Amino acid sequence: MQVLNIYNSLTNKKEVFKPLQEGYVGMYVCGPTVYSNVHLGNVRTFISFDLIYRYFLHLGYKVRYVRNITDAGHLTDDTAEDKISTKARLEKLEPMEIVQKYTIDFHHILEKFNALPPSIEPTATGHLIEQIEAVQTILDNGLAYEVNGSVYFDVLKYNEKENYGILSKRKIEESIENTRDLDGQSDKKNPQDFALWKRAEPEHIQRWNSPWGAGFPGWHLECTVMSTKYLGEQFDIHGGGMDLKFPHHECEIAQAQACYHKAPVNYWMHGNMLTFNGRKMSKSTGNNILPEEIFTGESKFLSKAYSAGVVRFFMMQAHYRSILDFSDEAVLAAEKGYNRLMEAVEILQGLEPGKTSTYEVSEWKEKCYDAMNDDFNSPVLIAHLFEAVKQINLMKVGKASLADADLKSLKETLYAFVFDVLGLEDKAKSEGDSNKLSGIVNMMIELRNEARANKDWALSDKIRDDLQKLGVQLKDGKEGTTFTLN
RNA sequence: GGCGUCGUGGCCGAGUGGCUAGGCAGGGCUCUGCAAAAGCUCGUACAGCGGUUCGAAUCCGCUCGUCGCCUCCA
Repeated sequence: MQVLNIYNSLTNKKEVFKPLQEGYVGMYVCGPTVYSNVHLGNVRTFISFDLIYRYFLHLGYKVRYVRNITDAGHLTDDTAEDKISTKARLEKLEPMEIVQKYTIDFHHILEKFNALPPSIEPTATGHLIEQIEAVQTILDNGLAYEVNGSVYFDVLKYNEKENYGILSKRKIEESIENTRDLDGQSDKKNPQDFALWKRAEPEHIQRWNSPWGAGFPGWHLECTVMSTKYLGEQFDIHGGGMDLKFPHHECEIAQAQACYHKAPVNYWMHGNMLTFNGRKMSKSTGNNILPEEIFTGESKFLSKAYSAGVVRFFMMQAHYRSILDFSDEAVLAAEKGYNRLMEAVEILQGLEPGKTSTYEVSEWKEKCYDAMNDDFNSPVLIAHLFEAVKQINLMKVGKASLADADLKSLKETLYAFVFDVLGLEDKAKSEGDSNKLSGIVNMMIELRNEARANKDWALSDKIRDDLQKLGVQLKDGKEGTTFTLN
């Protein structure tokens, strides 16, 4: 078995993956704040970590995958109301109605993208007691202070003994110099301090009682508390989007160190951003697209609808640590490749073994694993899968063959990577009335063959072209005519 | 302004000190009644300028540009 290498954001290097406990992986990924529909950028991060989760499972690890739901609103600055409250006010709903609505949307969309659910999906509001305890612990350890019912983490004091900036590679002195002017109303001793607990103003709906009065938890705290609760004070992998590296993950490290006096995470992993038509996706500028709009094709940015599988494949064609740009043109190209891959998978099912093998399957298989073992390099894996596609097509036309054992190995490996690891769905499976449809199309193929036998080209071409318009493509081969659905 | 990232052929996107992925699009050929599909085949790219080296797209420096973070964000 080859060695799995993971790029660790903490060291900025690829490192051999060694789990704390042989055979087990503890992985925490920062989930969404459920205050509106998930956008495609969010989805990319979760699909990236779904690939990682799936590969661990494929390798036989027992994985505990924890991904939180942030359902407590967090302030965007010192004065404004939080996102969930804002949304609640706008939609005239209870905050928890907002939370429920968009949690359901989140699950629904991820299911469409064939992302496996995490093992545990804890919510921030479900762990208030633990968060209050953590605040108290940090206070007791002298690394936080209370002001007017709020509790702040004392970053400068923490930095005397620990390294605030260990993950983001920021120097605290520089951040002090470069801090923008705040409104002066802040209770913080220093601008880089962050809230562990915030006093709730009277109009703030989401509020809980605490030793410091009614309030709500700071944003960074929930992840520290929930990851510790379900994975322990030290665990293997913590993931999230690149934009969470600072301050969120930096603060998580500081909080965990302040509570338990040890580094919480062995491997930090950060997925890169998805841009849209060359720019950052942003709800505020309108440069964004909702998954639902992709499935229906109802968007001024798209020429047609795309299936979730195609979009997933498109994302897998880029490495998770690279910025990926989503555009109609790029996805259109991916769709064609996706179809070719899936068609080959189907063809492979009906292939018979030959006497000898003209292709080195074991070598190919090893290359596939090498790719994934190199920091989950799905684009290179896919390149190798297309090598198999080529061989499959050659076998189909009788220009290549595989002996029984090799054919079996090719099937096993290809199915494992396509379905289990990449999580691409079997198209035939998702087509509902496929039996009826194929019966009808096969009847049309017979009629066309009769017309062709009679050299009635006008009729045979009409059948072919009309079917094409309906998205049914006929393929004439040596063994007869087959069809695919576009 | 600070920190970081990246700059690859028409497009998307890997990779890496010498053997130069892959997908899409395009040209040619085979197959075909014509097509499509499939197969074969052709495009020799790594921002610019210096340097290190027998040899760099790959390492170093500078310049230009991109994007991101520095404030809620996957």
